[in-house]
Amino acid sequence: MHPYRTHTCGQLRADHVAQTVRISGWVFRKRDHGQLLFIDLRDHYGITQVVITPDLSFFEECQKVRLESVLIVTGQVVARSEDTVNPAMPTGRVELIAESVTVESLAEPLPFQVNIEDDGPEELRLRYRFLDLRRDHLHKNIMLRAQIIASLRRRMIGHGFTEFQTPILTSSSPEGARDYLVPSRVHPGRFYALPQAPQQFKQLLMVAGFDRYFQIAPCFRDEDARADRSPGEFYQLDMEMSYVTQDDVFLVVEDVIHGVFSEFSDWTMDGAPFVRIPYATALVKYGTDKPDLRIPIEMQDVSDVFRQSKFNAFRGAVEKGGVVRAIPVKGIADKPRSFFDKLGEYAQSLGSKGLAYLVWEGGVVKGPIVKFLSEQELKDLAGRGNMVDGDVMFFVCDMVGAVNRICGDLRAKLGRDLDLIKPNVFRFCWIVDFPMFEFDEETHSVTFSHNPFSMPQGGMKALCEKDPLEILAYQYDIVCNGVELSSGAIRNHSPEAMYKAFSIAGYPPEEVDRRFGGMINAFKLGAPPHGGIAPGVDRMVMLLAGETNIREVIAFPMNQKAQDLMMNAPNTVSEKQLRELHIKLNLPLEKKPEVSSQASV
RNA sequence: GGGGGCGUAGCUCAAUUGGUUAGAGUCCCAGACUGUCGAUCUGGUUGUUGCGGGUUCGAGUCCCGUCGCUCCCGCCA
Repeated sequence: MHPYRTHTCGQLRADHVAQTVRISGWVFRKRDHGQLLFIDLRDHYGITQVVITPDLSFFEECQKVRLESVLIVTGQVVARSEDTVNPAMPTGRVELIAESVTVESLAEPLPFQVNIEDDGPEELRLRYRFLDLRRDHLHKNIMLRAQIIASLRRRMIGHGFTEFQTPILTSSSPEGARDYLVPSRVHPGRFYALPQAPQQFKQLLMVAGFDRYFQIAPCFRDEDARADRSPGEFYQLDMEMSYVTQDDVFLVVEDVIHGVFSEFSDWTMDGAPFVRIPYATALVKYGTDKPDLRIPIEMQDVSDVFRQSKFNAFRGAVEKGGVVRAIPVKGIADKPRSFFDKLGEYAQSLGSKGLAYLVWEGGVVKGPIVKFLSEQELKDLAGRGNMVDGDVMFFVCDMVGAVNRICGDLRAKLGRDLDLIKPNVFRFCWIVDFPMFEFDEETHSVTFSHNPFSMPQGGMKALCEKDPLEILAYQYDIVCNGVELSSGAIRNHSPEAMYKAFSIAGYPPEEVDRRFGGMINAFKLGAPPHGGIAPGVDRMVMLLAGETNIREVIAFPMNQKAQDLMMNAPNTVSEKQLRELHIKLNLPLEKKPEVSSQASV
């Protein structure tokens, strides 16, 4: 007999009755009746009830063993009597009558209970991550993640993609987020950078002629965390294709994403093709480039209506270049005054000067600003939002950037607070036609608004002839339920257009050569048109697992301050290690309360 | 770097307007119990109320500072 197990804890059924078997696992629960002891033994596969009777030599030892200790149990499988069957357990028709038990590993008292699925303090859960991972909920999330990744691989290979590995120790790229740096021992004063994405490598693989690349790629960015953004590292389904248009990329991604979402969820979801929303339209309608389409509110620009109106606050702002955005909401005219007041306060907390609104009720229009508006203006507004009795239209007025931010937030809040978010639905969309450049108010210069390697729509001609701020890029995002799953682009594979695009953003050719020499040289030796995208794996798993926090789908996440509390990373290193790397520390002065209290005494 | 929230037993939480010895469940420890499956019952241990200062006759509660966690903004080509 195998020293540890002949079966798993999830395996035994009525078929196994009368067999002598061996199982190993953790003590999940104990029910001690004095003259009879039940132990629920748990492993990765399930739970089996072990029965231990007092005539056995190990009975007392088993009574005392703490939860989460590891036991090896040998015994006979017996059918439970009808009245003791547990229909809630897959193994609930049988139980194992122990003949011998080995306590393989004794558990000390636990910092938190494994058999109760509450959220503990994150700090504790992260410090004892292996215990947290034993709990059913997290254990299942990590298994789901593995299955999703396997499915993604299968689907990509099915589409003719080849999986590659690209370097982890590479060079710092000057654009984008802060890099994680790794000092070189052999080259004093030089550093590797961990890749923020394998962007240049995947493009070089296209130049190398591999046609279709993919990778479940680790990406490293030294940026601060969010609920949907793990600090330090995350994974992308990175892909790139040669000789493709934007639509070709969409076709593959729609098939893979829709396929994997419908494989792992029974929620209803948009089928392919996903709706395509120009970036500029998304900002007006939803106030954001990652709209949650589950919320049935579409905003409108109504600046023109207020430009001539007697409502001076708005008219003046519009004359100074501001805009007025209308947020029409159906059927909430009966909300109490306090609802409108609170929402106004919320709008102010977002930086809005106020929150004007009109209420259509009993055949008339009411609200604090109605007296400033003519009948025709009210009619126009009603027409814009298809307002009928019971509807309300909110208005925000400011410069366009602030309006987008405030309205986007208000729309999401209205969706949440009014329970407008359709449940059990995945709504996908493409955001397309991102601007190639934007104007940086701080430096008063034109910069890349997204990816400098993207192909401008209109190519070289557009770069030469158009106002840079008018040029759109073949740059796209895929968004699901308000979560940005990924960005991608058709790349700029023409050296001339590349130099031109960089010169518009203020980079002379020498600098382009210095920074992106590897790639631009490759483009001078025969480069195929190519493009790709990189959906975030963690975020897909998060959506499919129904989690709102990305740490719930990562086995060993760092905390918000990019620390691994279990492995104690980052940590100091020895003098010897620093010497070998030619590194001298120049640390910031530490706050030392002892010193300051001494000083004050 | 900035803003919000939270911080009470190992864990989950309570504690009236600032009022007496800070409670309950769970875990843990001891005992009882032969059919439970979140076993049950009896008893017990567990506290610098994150830390420091202040106001007050009196602070878990109010104020200031600080630390930690978290959510958000900045940041994320």
